[in-house]
Amino acid sequence: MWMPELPEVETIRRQLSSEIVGEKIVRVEVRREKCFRGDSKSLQGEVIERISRVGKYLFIYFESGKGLSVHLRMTGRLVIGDTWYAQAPHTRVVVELASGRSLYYWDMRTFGYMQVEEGIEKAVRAVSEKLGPDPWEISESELSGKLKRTSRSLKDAILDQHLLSGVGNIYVNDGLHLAGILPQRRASTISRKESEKLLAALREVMELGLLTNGASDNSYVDGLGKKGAYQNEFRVYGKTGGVCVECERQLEYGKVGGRGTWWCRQCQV
DNA sequence: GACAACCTGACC
DNA sequence: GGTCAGGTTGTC
Repeated sequence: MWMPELPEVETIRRQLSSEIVGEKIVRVEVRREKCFRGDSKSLQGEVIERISRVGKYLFIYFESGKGLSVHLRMTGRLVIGDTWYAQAPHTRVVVELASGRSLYYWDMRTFGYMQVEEGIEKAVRAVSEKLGPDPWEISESELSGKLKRTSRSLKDAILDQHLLSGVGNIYVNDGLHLAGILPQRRASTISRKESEKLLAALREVMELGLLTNGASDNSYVDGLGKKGAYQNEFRVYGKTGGVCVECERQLEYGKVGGRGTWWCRQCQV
């Protein structure tokens, strides 16, 4: 099953999968305690078997049945091989591999983390049960039903990872614009037809995000340390004072659910 | 359901 | 000096 997802995290997953599966961990150096949960010494000798993703979480499976879960939060990076990170000021964890390369966890704001999982399968199941389905796992009738049952704004509801996982502030802004729906609409007022449009739009903008390796207008880089290009495709996100790509009207800016929100009052209803 | 908190840096 | 930042959790 082809399943693109939260484009930045999925991009990293794919790249790291082709780089580090089969690698053996030689040593783990923790430079900032709060970014590493569990016993780093216990990882010595583990062999990486595969990498999966649920929502915005990454899971590194070891052949032993143990593993690592990773959440990048706002500014986390997971980069293989780029030795610039060995000395970089915000490198928080260095996973040294038998090939001589290292996997670096870099995180300026230190909100993200790596966590040792004694049973990786169980950890993945727990997160899967906690989070909602992602835009490729949910049907439009299921999404429609969930939106009907909440009193929050539509944007707020989509960002709720327990309702729908994987969508963040960039893709919700752009997706709502592509769908032609206002972010501040009550989720319960969204018609069946509108939720159908919305789901298609979310998938479309996130597929473009995946195709371009993610958005790097801020601190994100991919698993090889390179920038993505989705920032060149933004429809409305971050375009304060800019104009709508459809009608050229000046875009609106405000806060919805405490987050920066951009929309076109001509094209979105 | 609104809002602060977690941190560090960039920009006005 | 103040505001804002791709996320999530915990508190009123």
